[in-house]
Amino acid sequence: MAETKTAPGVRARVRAQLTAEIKELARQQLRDVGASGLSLRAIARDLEMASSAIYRYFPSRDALLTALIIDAYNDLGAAVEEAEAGAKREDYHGRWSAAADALRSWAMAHPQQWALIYGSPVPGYAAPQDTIESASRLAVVLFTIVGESITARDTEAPNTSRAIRASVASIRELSAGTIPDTVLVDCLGAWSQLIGLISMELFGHFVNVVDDRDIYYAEAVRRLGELLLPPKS
Amino acid sequence: MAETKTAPGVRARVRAQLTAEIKELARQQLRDVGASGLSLRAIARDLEMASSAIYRYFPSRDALLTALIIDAYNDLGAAVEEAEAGAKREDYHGRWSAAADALRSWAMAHPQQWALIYGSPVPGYAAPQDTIESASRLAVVLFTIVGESITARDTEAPNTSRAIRASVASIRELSAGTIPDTVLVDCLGAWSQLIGLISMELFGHFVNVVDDRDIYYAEAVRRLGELLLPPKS
DNA sequence: CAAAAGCAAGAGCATTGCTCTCGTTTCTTC
DNA sequence: GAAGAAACGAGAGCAATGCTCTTGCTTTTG
Repeated sequence: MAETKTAPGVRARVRAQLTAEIKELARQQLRDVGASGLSLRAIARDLEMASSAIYRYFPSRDALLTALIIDAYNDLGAAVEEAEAGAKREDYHGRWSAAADALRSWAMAHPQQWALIYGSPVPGYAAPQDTIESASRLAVVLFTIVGESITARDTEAPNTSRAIRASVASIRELSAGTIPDTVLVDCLGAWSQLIGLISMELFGHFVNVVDDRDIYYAEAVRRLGELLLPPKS
Repeated sequence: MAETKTAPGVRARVRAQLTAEIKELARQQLRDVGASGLSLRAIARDLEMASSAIYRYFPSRDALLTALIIDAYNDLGAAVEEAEAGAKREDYHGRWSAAADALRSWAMAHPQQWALIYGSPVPGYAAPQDTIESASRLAVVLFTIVGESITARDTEAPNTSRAIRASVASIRELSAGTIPDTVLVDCLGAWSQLIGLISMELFGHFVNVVDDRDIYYAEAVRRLGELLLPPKS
């Protein structure tokens, strides 16, 4: 008898541990030399193991990167979810800026991981299916705020053309159909604008353009909120 | 006598020629294997010259990439400028969508070059000073349209807070001060949204989200135009 | 307890960016 | 026009990378 749950096994545990250590060292390298400089051999050296042993844990460099991408999506998603949950449910503007601010804060704190998920796809293309669930967490938060604010107010949906309606059919499901198409279009725009603003700032496109980026971002977020949400009570 | 202008020199000419060929092959590799897979040695092989000879033309791989980045900025800038110039001067909405459409068209036709300039910075950071002039061409077009539409209409500028005004001081110069701060903030947002929309589409974030991206983009551009420009006559 | 599966190490291969040296060709200056 | 300087191309070489294969060892499984 002795160990009740050898089923999960001591081996599985040390494996999980080592996998985590590898990822942690990889994140550290990401900070220091960026994604393009990430080296499996360097990780192996830090771990004092043979370079070939790494391949027991990640079949390729791209696989490691993919794992880091998923972690980054989840980390970001959790940060935004938590911040948004801290605002009063009926304060839609507060929820909106809490989420948007958390988004930017996370990006500033983890620029390389932001680049990993919102920069150019490193391998070839094709986001693995594993990433999509983690990736959608951010969008779910943003769209949910708008969706709930819509059901809370009583506004009739202005009509949109059949073609536009069809073009956003997929995303309508994600929002459970509570958001009229016209607002949905604005939502997608706002979402893209947030990602765009942060990427532009992080990737250096705002140098000599926007001076105080904290203030500018806050103002941009405020305006998007006014566009998407019912007027403040 | 013979060659009149040995001053520019046969050597300079063949050098320019070879430099162009290297860049062309590099662009081809960009298309095939992406920026991360760009190999100086492969270019040398295609050119049937020693790999070390390439370094007479570009001191490093990053230098080649930088040259490609500048070319991409200029190519994109020229495409947008030309498209915008094709619209009637007083048709601001027409100019706006012409520019925005040209932007996306160029991106779809040159996805890897788009990734080069709007994706994650490949080397470390620090856009070389050389790039900023080429990089600003797009922004100049967009901001000029809005600026001219403002001077054409007679609207008083709503006030903005001192802090917000200061945060966009740099960009105000670029627009020669014709755009009131409140519109300037919207301009920056619209600019970021366009870059964001195209990047999200190109980098795969709209898979299973936006179905007909042509139509959606056109609609987003239309709404941005309505926000920024005076109502259609 | 024995077979099977997981694991670590080492050697090795192909490839890369980049440097150095050495003749050769072109340009410049007298 | 000839001598000196600068630019050039080629080859060898270095350090580093991702990844594979084989060879023993350990944990798990039946």
